Amino acid sequence: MAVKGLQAVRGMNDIFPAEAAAWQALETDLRGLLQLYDYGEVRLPLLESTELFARAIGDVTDIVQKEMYTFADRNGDSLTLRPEGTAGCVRAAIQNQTMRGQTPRYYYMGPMFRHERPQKGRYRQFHQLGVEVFGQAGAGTDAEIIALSARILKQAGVQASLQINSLGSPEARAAYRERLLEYLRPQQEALCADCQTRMEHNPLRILDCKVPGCQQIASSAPHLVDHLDSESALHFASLQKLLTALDIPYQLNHSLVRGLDYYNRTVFEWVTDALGAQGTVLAGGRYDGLVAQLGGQDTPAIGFAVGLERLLALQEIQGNQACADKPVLFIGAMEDDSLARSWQLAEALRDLGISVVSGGPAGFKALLKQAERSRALFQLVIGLGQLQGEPVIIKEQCGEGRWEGSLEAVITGLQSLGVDFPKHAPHTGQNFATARRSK
RNA sequence: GUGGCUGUAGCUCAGUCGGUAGAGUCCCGGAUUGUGAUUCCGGUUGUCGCGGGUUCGAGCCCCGUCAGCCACCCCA
Repeated sequence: MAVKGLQAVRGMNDIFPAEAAAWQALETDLRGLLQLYDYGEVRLPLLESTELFARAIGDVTDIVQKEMYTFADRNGDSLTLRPEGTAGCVRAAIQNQTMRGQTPRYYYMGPMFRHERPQKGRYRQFHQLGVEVFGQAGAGTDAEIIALSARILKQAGVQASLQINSLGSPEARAAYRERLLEYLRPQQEALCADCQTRMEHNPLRILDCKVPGCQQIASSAPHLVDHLDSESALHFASLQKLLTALDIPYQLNHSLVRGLDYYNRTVFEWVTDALGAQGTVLAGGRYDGLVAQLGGQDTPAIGFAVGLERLLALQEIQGNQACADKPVLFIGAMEDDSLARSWQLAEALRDLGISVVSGGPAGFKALLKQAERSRALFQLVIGLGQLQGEPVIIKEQCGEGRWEGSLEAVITGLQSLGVDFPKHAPHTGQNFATARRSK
C-alpha cells in the first residue's frame, strides 16, 4: 500500500530482486553477444542540452513537441532527460573526436524518459539497449547489425518478425513525398482528422495509420522503394541479398517509415503482436546525415535500439525469463549460545565462496520454515547439542539428500557434496512445501 | 494529451438498501528439542488510494484528485 504523499512518479517503476534477476540475466546475455561482434560500451549522461534533441530528432516529432522531460538548470540552461540514446551518442563521438579515422562500434544500456501516458509495454522511464556504428556506409554493416538484432532476440528466446524498408536519400524521400501528396490530395476528405494534419508536416506517417479508411487509401499509394535514388536502390538490393545469404527472413513493409527525422536508407523493425498496442520490440536504421547535422564531419552511421521492458515482457509470456540464483545453505541457530557458532560457520563458508543465509535464534520448526523460505539448496540447524559435539545434519531441501558429520567437518563436507546449482533454475511456481507434498 | 475500466489486510477478494470493516491465504507462536505430513489452539493484520461534499450516519452516493490497467496517439 502506498504511503500517503510518497509514491513513485507516474510511469516509473521500482524493480525488486525477483524481477531484477531477470534483468541481470538479460543484461549479461546481451553484453556477451555484443562482445561477439566487438561492440564497446559507452556510458553517457542521462541529461543533455535540450537543443541537442531538438536538432537531432526533429522539431516536429511528437517526442520533441510533447514528450520530453525538459526543465531549466540553475543557471537557466534548458536541459532534457534523454528520450532516446542516438543523439547523445553522436554528440559524444563528435565531442571526443572518436570517429576520426576510426569506425567505432558502440553500445549503451540505460534508462530513457518520455512523458507519455503509460500502458502495457510503455513507461515514462524505460530502458533501452542501443547500438551505433559510425563510418561504415556499406550495406554489409546494415546486414551485420540486423544479424546482431536477430541474435539478440533469439538468445532472449523471443519470437518476433523482421520488417524492413528503405527511405532512400533525403532528396529521393522529398521527391517521393511530393508524389505521395499528389496521390493523396484528391482523397484528402476521406482521410481521418489526424492524417489530414499529417499531410502538413509528415505525410509519410499516413501510410501506417490504423484507421481502416486511411489504410484503404494507403494500400494503393505509390511505394517509397519504387522512387529511391539509384545508389539507395543498389544499397537496399545489396542488403536484401545479404539477409537472404544469412538466412534471416524478412518482410518488405512499404509503410515502415520510422518516427524520427534523422533516418535515411535502411530502416527496420522487429515486431510482435504479443504486447498489445506496443508491437515494436527492436527498431533502427541508417542515419547518414546526423553526424554532420550535429556539427561533425560527414560520417555515415547506423544503429538500433531494443526496449528492455518489452524484451522482458516477451520473455515472461514465452516462459523464458530467468529466476534469481538460490543460496546454497541455510544455517539456523536455536538459541543465543549457538548463534555465535552458526555465524562463525557461515562466514567460514562464505570465505570459500559458498552462499549462506543465517537464521535464528528460533524454535526448531520455525527454523525449518525460515530455511524453506530462504530457497537454499541445503539446510542445517545448530543447537546446544552440536556445541557439545553431537553430529550436524545437513539436509537437501528439495530432495532426499542427507549428510551427517561434526561441525568442523561441515565445511569440507559441503565441498565434497560438489554443490552445483543451476544459475537459471526453471521457474515452476512451486515452493518446497508443495514440491514435497506432490512427492 | 483524449477516452473506458479499476483502487478495501502483505496477497486474492467479499462487503446487500447508506447503519459497529469481513473471509480465505500468508505470517508468528504453541500443542511437539531434533528434521518439515495432517490436524487443532492462539495471535498481528487496515489512513477502505487521497481530499472535499451530501447525510444524524459514507467502504457504499456526488465532485475533485492521484495511481494502476486497457485503448487512442506515439514509440523501444
